[in-house]
Amino acid sequence: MEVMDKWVAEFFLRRQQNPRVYASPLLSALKPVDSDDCVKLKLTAVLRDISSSLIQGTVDEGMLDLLEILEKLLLQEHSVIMGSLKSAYCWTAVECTLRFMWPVNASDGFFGDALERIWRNRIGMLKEKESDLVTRELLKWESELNKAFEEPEIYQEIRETNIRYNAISHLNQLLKEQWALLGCSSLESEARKRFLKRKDSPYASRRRGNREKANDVEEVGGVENPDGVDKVNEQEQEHEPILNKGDMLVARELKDLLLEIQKLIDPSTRQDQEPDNAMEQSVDVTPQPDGANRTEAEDSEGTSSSRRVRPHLPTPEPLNVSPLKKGRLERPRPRRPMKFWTSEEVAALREGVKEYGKSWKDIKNSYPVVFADRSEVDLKDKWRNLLGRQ
DNA sequence: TTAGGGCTAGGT
DNA sequence: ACCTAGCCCTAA
Repeated sequence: MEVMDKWVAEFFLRRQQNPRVYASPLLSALKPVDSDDCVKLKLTAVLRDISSSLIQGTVDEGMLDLLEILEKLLLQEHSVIMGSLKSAYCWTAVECTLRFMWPVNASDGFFGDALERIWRNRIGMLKEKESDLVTRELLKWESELNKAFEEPEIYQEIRETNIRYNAISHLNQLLKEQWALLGCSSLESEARKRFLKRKDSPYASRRRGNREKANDVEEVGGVENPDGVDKVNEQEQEHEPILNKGDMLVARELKDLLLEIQKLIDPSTRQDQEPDNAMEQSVDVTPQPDGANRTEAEDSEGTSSSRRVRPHLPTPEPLNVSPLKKGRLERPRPRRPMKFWTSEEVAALREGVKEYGKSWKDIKNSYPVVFADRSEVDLKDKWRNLLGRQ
């Protein structure tokens, strides 16, 4: 396959405008993918298919296939198999079984067949391979489901559990993490490299008004900052304002171009919506924490109760009785000056997460120079930002 | 040591 | 007014 074909395919697969686009037909339209060097493209394809199925609301055995392929690809990359993949696999497997639990009695339908096919054959194979997907959680479900076949009470109980919700939540989480790990597409990183070479290009001064939503982190990749960080950068280190602007610009222009192409291919495509958001909303069933409202409510409650008339006593002077409490009485530490993340740091973080998962300490230790002035907590916070805050 | 809520500066 | 990235605090 031509390098450009590969890049364009990869780039296209990241567009979420049309949920009905699946990776396999697109890839088969191109020449067969040569085995090496294509892991990133393959990963993109698998993630895209998982994402598409999820948008369609399909959580079936095809999804299990995809998750198994994903595991294989990650192993090829020597990446850690993260908890999100294990959980997603487990809950998807349970959900697939649950689909055959619609009759009131276990023996009436195809529950037995499903147990055989999914748990004894498919997961049996995983066990033989000693796959990481076989977790304690999965084994627990296996024994529960086997019991359910014999005992009607357990069968009923499982039937009434909202498995699907869990499956979808974990699959969403998995997608977020994997897209964040992939970073920007080859086409975009190449574009960025070239853009850097001609820093003085007139493009660098062009700006756009629209902001991309958080989800675009996965698509535009290395764009960690909104444009307009010039002030910081004048004084600060190599935060590459031009790189980011250029990156976004190139990505946006490509996006526009692809929209044009897509309109030609599929006239039904609605252009005026924010497709990325639409997709997130339609699929993401994760409950929103709603933190702001809650604290506000608490606050107002607090103030209203504190407005009650009560005897007013002067605030007592703090007594330095316990050395343990000393810390609290001291002036709060001044905030560290804000320092934006460089693309080098982000790249190191991605590599680190691939290798160690969420062991921030290990990641920091394995890139002592890059992360010299970042704490483990900083790494954790940055990763959370890359995922797009929950 | 990590996860997660909350805060703040700086930007739109 | 609202959003985001980065930083802080605290519980487990």
